[in-house]
Amino acid sequence: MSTFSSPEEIAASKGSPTVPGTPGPYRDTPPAENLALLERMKNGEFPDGHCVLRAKIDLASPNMHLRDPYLYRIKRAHHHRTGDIWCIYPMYDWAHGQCDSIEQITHSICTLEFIPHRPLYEWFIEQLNIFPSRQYEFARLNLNYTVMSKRKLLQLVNEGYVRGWDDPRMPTISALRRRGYTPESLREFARRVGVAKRENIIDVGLLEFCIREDLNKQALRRFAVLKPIKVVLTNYPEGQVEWLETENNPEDTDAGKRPLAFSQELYIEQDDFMENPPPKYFRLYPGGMVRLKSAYIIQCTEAVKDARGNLLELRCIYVPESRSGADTSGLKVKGVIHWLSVAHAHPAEVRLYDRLFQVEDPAAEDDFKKSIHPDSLEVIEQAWIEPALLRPATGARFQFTRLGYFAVDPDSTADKPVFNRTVTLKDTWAKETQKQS
RNA sequence: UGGCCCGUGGUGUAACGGUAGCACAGCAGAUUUUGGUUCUGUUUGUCAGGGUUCAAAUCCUUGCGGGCCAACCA
Repeated sequence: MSTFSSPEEIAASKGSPTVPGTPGPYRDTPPAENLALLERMKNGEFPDGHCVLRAKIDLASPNMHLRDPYLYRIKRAHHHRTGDIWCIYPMYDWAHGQCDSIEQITHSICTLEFIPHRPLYEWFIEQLNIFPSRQYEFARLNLNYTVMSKRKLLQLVNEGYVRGWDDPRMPTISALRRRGYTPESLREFARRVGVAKRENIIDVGLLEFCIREDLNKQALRRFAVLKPIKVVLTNYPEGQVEWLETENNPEDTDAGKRPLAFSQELYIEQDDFMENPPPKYFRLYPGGMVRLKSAYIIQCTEAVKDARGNLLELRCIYVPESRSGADTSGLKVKGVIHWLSVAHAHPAEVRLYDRLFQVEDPAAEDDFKKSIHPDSLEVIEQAWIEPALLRPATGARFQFTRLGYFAVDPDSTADKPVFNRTVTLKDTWAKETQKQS
């Protein structure tokens, strides 16, 4: 068995972009002899990598892809149709144009890095005299704070940085769906982004805008408290339960209303109370008043703490004549917060996602994995939800009032639903506090 | 220092050679029982020089900047 040129020898004989290549010892092997060799390659008479078939084009071309490119190498890869009978495997450039041509593709669209491949794509089609498919190149859609390369995403999956291809932090379609993105929002996003030949990095803010725009119109509002503080209404009758009403979606009156249980003990969000509030904070603080949405106005009378100073619960009084829809109190409060009756709240798991990378363009880093965001996932094992959120359909999407949009994860069980946060609501207060600090 | 592709506000994308527009973001205000939504106003741009033309983001040219190309990868 003769020994052919090694990969290193072939690479060296191709020259460099500024230096023309030089012919190797087998360049002028007669076609009949090559055909016979190819047949033996195909039949498995040689070990993998023993030799290759190359096209004889132009070793001096300024386009490296035209310097006698490989057509077939020996590679015993299993094929889903033909199984193991062919021991050769075509190169992308050789197969690409023929696949397109067989399918009568007129416009074969790909990304910018294939521009220098186009002359080769066309050369093969001309030589073969087959249906003239044409290749057109456009810039890929890059998003900031993530990577789009399939090879890099594969590493994230294989090396366990994410749970899988549909981990809601991934920029894949399956992940975006699991996260709660609607098909319509993705199409709208693509429409707004447009297509051009210019390298780009699109702000994820645009993607988030598109899903908020869509879900704002559709998603039913529900109350959920992610990180609770207990509120005790000292002047509310112990054991009493009142059924109040709240709208399912203020953007859609057809969505109707639902009942909400109100009682002496409530949960509110930790973020909605501050002992020493900054200027312009209009949620709850000692002595301060807020409206419990669709319920009563309350005033904080005491923050109860343990011996070490940890906040245990809040004592508040409610204003009986301030009930929503029947408010005769004359009070004007700026803050409106969501709440849940402790006795009527159910537990749920909530998964909060942040960007997967800490830099805008991780692919530009020496090692993109070094810029992975360590806290891109926060799991709240016990959040509280209202009864209307029990046993939701997988994939169902809701707005948790004042918190954001959430989608039901397939990990949900009958006992405990699991929600993925798709995106937060726009939060101008968070922006304000950032500016203040 | 060979060849190819691309340069329009912060981002993305428009403009037969004829008023540089749209969206997101930002900023300011109004409304609001979600600091959401909605509404109003507003800041910011043709990479630079030369040429052609009555007229250049657009055509030519030089420079500058960015990207791609030398895998038995796709």
